[in-house]
Amino acid sequence: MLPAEMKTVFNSEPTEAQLAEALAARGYKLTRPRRAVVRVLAHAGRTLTPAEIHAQAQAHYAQTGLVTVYRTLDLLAECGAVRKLHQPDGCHSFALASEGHAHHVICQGCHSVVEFDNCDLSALLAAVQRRTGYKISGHWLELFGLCPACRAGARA
Amino acid sequence: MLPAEMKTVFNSEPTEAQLAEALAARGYKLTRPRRAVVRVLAHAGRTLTPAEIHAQAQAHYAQTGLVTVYRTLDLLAECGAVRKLHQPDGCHSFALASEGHAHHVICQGCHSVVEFDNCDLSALLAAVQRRTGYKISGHWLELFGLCPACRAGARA
DNA sequence: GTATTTGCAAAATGTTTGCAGCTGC
DNA sequence: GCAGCTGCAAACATTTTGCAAATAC
Repeated sequence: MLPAEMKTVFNSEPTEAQLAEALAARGYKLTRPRRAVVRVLAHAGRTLTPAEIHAQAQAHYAQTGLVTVYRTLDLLAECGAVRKLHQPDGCHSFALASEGHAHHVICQGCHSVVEFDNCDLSALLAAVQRRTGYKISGHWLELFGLCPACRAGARA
Repeated sequence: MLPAEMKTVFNSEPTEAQLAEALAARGYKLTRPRRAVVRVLAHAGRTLTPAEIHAQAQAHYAQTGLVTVYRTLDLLAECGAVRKLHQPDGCHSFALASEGHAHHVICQGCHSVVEFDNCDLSALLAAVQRRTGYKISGHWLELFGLCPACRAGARA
């Protein structure tokens, strides 16, 4: 296996120029509410629900509406800047995602997220493909556990 | 890697005695609507939403209510007889599950499901654990693709 | 300047709860 | 017989839509 390459999910906003560019490439504009949503996710470093994002986004841009948060999340997901995560206790939360294919480890205690991108599943996929006859074209992998802080807390 | 062991999701209902036993072990009864839900999932061989299950369950037991379907799915999931699956196009469908830890491959064309249980992720998990400091306690893996029938159809 | 985006109110959707009567064991 | 289960109606939560005003570029 290749050495794991881990990336902490952004905890300072991704360059705004970069974001603007990604949006512009698809004909979208970088507006105040969109900036607010990205900033919230960037600072959070953990998964957030649309409602949580909405509440926090108002600190950045007071009149952000919940509807816009929903629309923005769809849009950012389409651009790959954000990813929807499915947790045992609810499948409607989001986290910032870096470019390219990657997965998340989510802390069950505080919902903090860390990305990892070395999902070497090729052997597994090949085996499943051979045995089932299905042509596998995608996969979803999420890991759950406890982050270092929560482990320490649990021990205390 | 161990040889892959594949199991087609039941397409005849699991022994009813077996089901009754699993329920009784937790103080639950095997009722008509519960039987209906399990039969529907067994015959479907594919993922179904609560609404779909409800509609089809009425063929087995006419007065099955949607509310009961929801309650039954929760209960069966708790017993491990059923698993909730999260697909790109909606995260609220269910499929029958055999005993023990297993994952599903889902066809994007017809939503048919096949289980597989040889998810050898130990190396991956160890690497992620080492690099992130997270204590990994669980994972979710789902594969997406096209089943043999849909591949043939797509080619036609 | 113009097409896109926004917030609001309202509608649609999906899920849960309260409760009196029914049913499995 | 009695606990557990059911269906219904109604409550609830969440997400989507329609539209006139506001905004980014």
